[in-house]
Amino acid sequence: MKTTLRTHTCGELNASHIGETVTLCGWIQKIRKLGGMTFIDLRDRYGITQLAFNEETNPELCRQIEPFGREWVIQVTGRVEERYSKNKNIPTGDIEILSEKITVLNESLTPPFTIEDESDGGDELRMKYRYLDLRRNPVKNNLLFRHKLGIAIRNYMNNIGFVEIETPMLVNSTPEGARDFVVPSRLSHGEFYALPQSPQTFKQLLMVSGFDRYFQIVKCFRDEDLRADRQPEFTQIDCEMSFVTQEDILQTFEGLIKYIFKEIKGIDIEPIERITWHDAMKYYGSDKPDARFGMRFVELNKVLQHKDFKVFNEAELVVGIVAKGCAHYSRKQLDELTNFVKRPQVGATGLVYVQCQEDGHFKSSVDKFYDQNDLQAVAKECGAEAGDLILIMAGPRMKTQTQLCQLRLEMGSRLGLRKAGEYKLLWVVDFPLLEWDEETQRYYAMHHPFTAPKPEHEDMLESNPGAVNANAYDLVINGTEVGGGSIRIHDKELQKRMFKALGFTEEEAQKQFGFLMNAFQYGAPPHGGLAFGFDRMCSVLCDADTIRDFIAFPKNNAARDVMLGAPTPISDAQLKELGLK
RNA sequence: GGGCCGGUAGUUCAGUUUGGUUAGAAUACAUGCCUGUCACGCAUGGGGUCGCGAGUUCGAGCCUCGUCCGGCCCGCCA
Repeated sequence: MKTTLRTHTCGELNASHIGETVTLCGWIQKIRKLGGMTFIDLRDRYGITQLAFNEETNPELCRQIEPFGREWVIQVTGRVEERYSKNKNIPTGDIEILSEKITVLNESLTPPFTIEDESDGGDELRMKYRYLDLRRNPVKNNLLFRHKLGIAIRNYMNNIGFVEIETPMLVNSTPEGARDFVVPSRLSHGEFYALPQSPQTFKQLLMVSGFDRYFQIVKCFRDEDLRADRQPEFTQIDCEMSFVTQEDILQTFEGLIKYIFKEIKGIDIEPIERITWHDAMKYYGSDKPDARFGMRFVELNKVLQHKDFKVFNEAELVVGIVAKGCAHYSRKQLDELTNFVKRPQVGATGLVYVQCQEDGHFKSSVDKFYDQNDLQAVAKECGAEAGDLILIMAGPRMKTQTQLCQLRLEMGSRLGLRKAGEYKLLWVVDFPLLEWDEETQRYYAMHHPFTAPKPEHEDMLESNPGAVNANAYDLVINGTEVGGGSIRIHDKELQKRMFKALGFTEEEAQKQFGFLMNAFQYGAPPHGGLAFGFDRMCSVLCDADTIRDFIAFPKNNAARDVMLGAPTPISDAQLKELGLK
């Protein structure tokens, strides 16, 4: 790291350098004045080195550093000395620089928050001064982690023959999927480009072109509301392969994931378990189950729909989970859980519990309707033992599954079952091809309109579209959807039928996706692929809750860049030029 | 579009339940002392439109209404 201005970095000097004269550059982390003795911690990307100043031996230098403050940028030359009192906590703790010459490269205002691992600054302030925040180790290390992960992925993909190809950022808007970010055209007034939600169609065209193994680490844009794990611009590891079946794709990318865990985390992962979408919904109430813990759903319709309890009898689904060892929960704790599911975010009307007491008795919130034998049957069905707590919800199937899923995750968290550092990976397979939307009274593609139906279900595309499964799959890690993909339609006729099932007229389909269907007339190979969320992959591997920590300059909740102040109005002249005024 | 939480010193927060004298703490900053610190220590000091607006009241950081900003979530995200 030697340059004209420095001989070493602030992280590399140790006892072996004692006696050498060195020049360092960096930021002042901290100044400690002890009267005749002054110490400065000098920081750069690589670490911290202590500079020592002695009033007796070098009074002029001590006078020079008098006005120095935090975050000033200085260049220092001096001799590497062994310390009187060593600091075991840092790699450079055995030595210090007995300074001889100091140059101020730049002064600094006092930063609005402390540049330390545990900063005193809140999120908002740190975002506004993100360039200062990035000086802090935790954030800096996240970006270094991201870099390392990116390099590992590129290496692996290159080694197995994948070619990285860039695709355009100015594309056209399509009605399907997420809202588009649009860019007005100056040369064609009244017309707009869209920023890509993903390079989906381009990678399929690249398959037609014969690049049978393509990938790209690429920015994608979606104009939807944000979350801790959703940013309007985010990065995908976008991949596509030709002459493959679903099995080839799952195997290929299981290899990549295995390599990443080994290379980055030093973990040998088990072969990735597969679960059908149907089973994921049935047992976890979610298409992205956190499988670090069991607490699987047990359907209780048969066991509970024979008494006078209307709520259960009229429900499409009665379903429960077992919280191990929670029979002792107090009234207050049970009320808390009830309130949890009644919150508008969950939206349940109530929660039924059965306590399997140590003495073999059962106590429940529905004792009025069910006797000990009934409750014993429930416990047996659920596999609950003495000391366990059974939590039961009822209602419309999908809604109830989703609600119980949230309760399951809540219980998992309360019981410490969602352990950091433990990774449970799942391939969720056999997604439905289409999803019915009540509001618009039509089917939507669950994945996207280019996803191939399972060949054995193709016949039902017209007769029973809702029952058709797709050759589509998601990779789920600890309850986070980290990636997903599908085998694509490569046949023009099948693609036409798909558009028809989605309610497109032939003209609409031709207008929007004609380029793709035209391309399919020139020898499209069978192909498929997937895309991983790069930001999410970083956060999941680091057990972080938010992807923002892994993005150098992220947007806030309202999709604003608080540092830039973006978005901003533009001038009338610009609007005019774009034909918007 | 909706739900919940927050906004008080440069910063992080307490104070709001029960309205009442001069709004506190820590840290940062400044000054002085200190020759082995590394979360240095000690002393002193400056620093506040209590997000903004309206209302209730003799009196509002505290109560009411509105509004803006931030965070988490639901909807949304093929």
